[in-house]
Amino acid sequence: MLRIATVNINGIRATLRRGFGEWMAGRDADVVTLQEVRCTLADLPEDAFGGYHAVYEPGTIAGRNGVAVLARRPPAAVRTWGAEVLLRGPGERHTSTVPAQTPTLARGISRYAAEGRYVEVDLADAPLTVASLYLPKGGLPAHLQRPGRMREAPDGGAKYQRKMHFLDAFARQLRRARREARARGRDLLLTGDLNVAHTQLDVAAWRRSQQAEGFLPEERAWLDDQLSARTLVDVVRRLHPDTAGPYSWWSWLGQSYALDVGWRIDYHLATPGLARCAVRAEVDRAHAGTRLSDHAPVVVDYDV
Amino acid sequence: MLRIATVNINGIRATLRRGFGEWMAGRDADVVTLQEVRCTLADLPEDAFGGYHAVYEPGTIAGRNGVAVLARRPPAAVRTWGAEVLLRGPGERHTSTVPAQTPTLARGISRYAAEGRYVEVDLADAPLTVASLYLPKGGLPAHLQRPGRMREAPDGGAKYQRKMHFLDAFARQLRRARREARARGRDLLLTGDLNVAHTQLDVAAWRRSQQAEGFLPEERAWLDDQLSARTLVDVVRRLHPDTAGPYSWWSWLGQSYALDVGWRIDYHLATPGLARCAVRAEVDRAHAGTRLSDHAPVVVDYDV
DNA sequence: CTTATAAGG
DNA sequence: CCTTTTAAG
Repeated sequence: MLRIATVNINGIRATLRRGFGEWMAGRDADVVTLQEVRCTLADLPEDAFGGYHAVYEPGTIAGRNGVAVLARRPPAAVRTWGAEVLLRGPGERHTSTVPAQTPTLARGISRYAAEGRYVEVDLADAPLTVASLYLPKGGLPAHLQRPGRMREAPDGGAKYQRKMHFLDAFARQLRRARREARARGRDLLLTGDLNVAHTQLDVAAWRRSQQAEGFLPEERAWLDDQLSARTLVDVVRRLHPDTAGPYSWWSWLGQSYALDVGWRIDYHLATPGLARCAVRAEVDRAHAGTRLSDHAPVVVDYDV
Repeated sequence: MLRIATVNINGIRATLRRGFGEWMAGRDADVVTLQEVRCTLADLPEDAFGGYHAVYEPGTIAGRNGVAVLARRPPAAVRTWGAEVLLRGPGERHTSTVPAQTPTLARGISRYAAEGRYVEVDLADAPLTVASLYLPKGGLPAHLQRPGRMREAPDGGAKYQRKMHFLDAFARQLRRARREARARGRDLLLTGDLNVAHTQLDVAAWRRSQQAEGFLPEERAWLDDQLSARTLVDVVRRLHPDTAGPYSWWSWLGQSYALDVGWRIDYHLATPGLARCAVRAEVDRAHAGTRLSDHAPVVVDYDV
């Protein structure tokens, strides 16, 4: 049995203040993937990752993004999109910076290679490659940017276009990752914050969110494309085919969390063989009193 | 009897959180001058100034500087270096922006006119002009910027030079202000954060601070020049000629405040007639439990 | 509403 | 060590 969790922690220093260490100790996961670690090597607390082996791709933008994979057993291989990667063993004070293996980069992805948005590891526990992914939040296309809808200055759809370009390039990169994992005799599990909700079941206020970034038709169509070929399976949805949610993100504003007005934008997307092994999936809202971040961990047990 | 206090509040929103309102209510001052108010008109809390008439020169740099004079009675006149000034009566919700009177500007001062560093008012209570001044902190001259001394990147002495240029221009402006006050039949009281300590009595760790900005020979000489002609008198020092301190600023770092390892950089500088009226001076460290900011109020009673 | 940064202190 | 802005979420 392999327990794998994914959570966008939105700044590990803040999340540690809120009890991330205790959550890790109590959650008993074999693998935890993180998004938005948001710190440099120097700022990573020594004991941040408890008894786990940490693989961290911070990216080059200070204080932003940063994806990691924590695992009980030292990973058999580590790959990023060309960036160096930080490794730290359990209980070690020292973090070493090493060149990661690099898959063949798909067209268009290289310009996003140093942003701290993707890292994958081959687990020692099972014939399985686990990836931690953080897709851009994006923004609204120009024609939806009207004063009254937005607090921010209109950007002419720049963030939206960048996200769509990223999604396009990432789709190609993902096909490659699937192929390369298969060639290695491994299943692929893509975890993380996609910043896209798939269907009406995935957004509590779906009706009024149809012109919100993350639930735009083009974004939903993109995610649908990734899932419709059945080369990757949305594991949590497979186990909960008819429930609204379970949501994994709630706005900090107002009473969103208390009222469970959330979004399901954090996923386990697994190759079919692995997806069939998933026996239990839940979003972990049970952490004592406080939220760990604006996202909650998505925890899945795989019977491998 | 006129009680006048000056305090650098280092962000009025933070200071209000720490009980500035309670301090104002309990301190029973007739006039309070503030430095580093650090907010725009829109951010100024409606009840920030309790029962006082407020005169505020925010400057044009968002979130920085900003000097004010609070007075029980509405001031008879308000002057800045050309900037508009914000006025708010006691209990009023509304703040009005009005052109202030402008003294003749001395050579070199106009480039600093919109920084929110100087405002003066003619009190209704007494024949007295009270100014609130916030001088730049500055930095080290180039020859003292060695790695190991500084955490920050060396700037070639730019901040130091800018401060010295400001001091030079302000000395001229101050002479003018004195002259104009006298012409109006008023004493002049210059209060605020000069970011310069005068003598060894004014810096707890004076020996190791001799190469620190605020206690450099050139800065001390400048302040000495302002005081040595006896056209302005350091009121607190006059009443406490032999004591170390009383300090008005302590670093946030370490135990500086608890150990009283501070600096006296906040002053009441008065024309001689007024200075002779000062009967009591103290630095108010007595605020319940917390500090209001990194500075403490300097409170003087004038028997006018 | 929250997390970062950077500059200023 | 603390407060602010700014950008991002």
